[in-house]
Amino acid sequence: MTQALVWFRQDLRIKDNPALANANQIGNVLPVYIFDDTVPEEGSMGGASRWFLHHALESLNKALDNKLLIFKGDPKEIIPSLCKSAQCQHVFWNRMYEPWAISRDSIIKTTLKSMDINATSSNGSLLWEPMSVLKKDGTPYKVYTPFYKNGCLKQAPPRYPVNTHHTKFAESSVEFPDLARLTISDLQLLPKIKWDEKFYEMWDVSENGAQDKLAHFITSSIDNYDEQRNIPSVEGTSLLSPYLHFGLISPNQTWYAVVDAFEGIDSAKERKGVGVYLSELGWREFSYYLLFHFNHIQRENFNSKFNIFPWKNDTQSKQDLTAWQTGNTGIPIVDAGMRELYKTGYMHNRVRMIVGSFLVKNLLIDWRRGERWFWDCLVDADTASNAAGWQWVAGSGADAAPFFRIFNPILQGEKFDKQGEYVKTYCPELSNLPNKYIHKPWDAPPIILAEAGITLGEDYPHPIADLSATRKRALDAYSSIKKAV
DNA sequence: ATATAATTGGT
DNA sequence: CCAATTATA
Repeated sequence: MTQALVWFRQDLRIKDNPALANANQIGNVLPVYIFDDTVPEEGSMGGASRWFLHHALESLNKALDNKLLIFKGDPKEIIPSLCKSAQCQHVFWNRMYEPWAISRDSIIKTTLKSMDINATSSNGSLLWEPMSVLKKDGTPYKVYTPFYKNGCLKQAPPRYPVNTHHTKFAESSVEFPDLARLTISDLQLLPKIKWDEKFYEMWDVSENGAQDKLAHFITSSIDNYDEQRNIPSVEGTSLLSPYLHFGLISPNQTWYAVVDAFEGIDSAKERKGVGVYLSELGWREFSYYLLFHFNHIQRENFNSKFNIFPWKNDTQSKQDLTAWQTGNTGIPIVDAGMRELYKTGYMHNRVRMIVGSFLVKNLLIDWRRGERWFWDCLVDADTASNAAGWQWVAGSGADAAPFFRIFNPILQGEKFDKQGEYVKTYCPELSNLPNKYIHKPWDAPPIILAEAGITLGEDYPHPIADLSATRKRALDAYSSIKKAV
């Protein structure tokens, strides 16, 4: 019987896995995961991602009847070596779109071809292939709305999820003389310091866990998604991002679960929620699209005018960065967000924009500092979404928020966390402060602070930035690069 | 060519 | 009102 190697990467699922489905049709499947220790620094997984990956692999291995083969090293060597040892004539994988992954995979494809082995890659993680969405003049879109509405929605609908039952596994007696077969624990993905306790409450890292999140979202949140998704104290978003990143669920499963559930529903309200959610999946597509067509956006400004932007990098701003990272800026909504991130490996989307704007605009710290911190702390850390998101906030990106649009964290807090519930969850020392001051404790009269049991500078920090002064400073910095070529 | 819509905002 | 850029009519 023919042996087919399935190389799992960011598609850690059984259902709707095109590579696995293809392999099933060919013969016996040899499922493989390789922890690639040759990825460049910018793609090397951060702590939270590694935590998620550990559990995702455990779940996948279980679903594969404990047949998953684990290795660590250079896939460019391991994949061909595996094919030799196991006499595989076919290799299947689902495509990744990180630039380093694209070049790695094309090298592997060439090697395999030279060995007379069939290598087949499929699209398992995007609704529309980036190369097939272009403007009429043949160049890529740089603005989201026309990209999504004209580029994506007007072409063929996304692939419908495929069935992948009946996997037959290759002989387990195959030996790999040249390779060390590892266990998942051998990869040492779990943190040495116990900062991940809260992660377990929040994330059921399994394919079923992803399906549960999706089902729960469809029954309880999507009809009010339009408004509720902006309220961080409410579970109004899908919470699917880490599952989508590691491929425990595909965007196709998500897209059609949502579309099918609301087929025939007339309620304009619910239909709106669905439309807005689908367009958020569109934003994910747009991020991958930009990374695919403009590889440099991961490390460099999409808009090169920002290359001379006067980011601050002095002693003060190093302290500011630490205060931001640890949630001690003295701006409640910012601190709540940063503490949520560190505790749970996640941060609400609305709050990501607020903390991002504060770092980049009020503190004038290079967006890449924020990008790196998010990369290390987020369980859903994703090269495309992270880079596109930060550049959007910084104003340096495609279809970015213009730099002069500077979020005011007090107003954002008062608008989206009216009762201060979110702030109080992550900054409990502010729990007894009246709503009126919950987003600006420094404005509270001394008596109110005393009654709330807060001494600023002791129980909770003084704000590290004057919002209106730093706003002006940001506008000046921006106009300094505006004139530049 | 030139106008207009669109882009998770603040004063 | 402020203001930058892109896509398309």
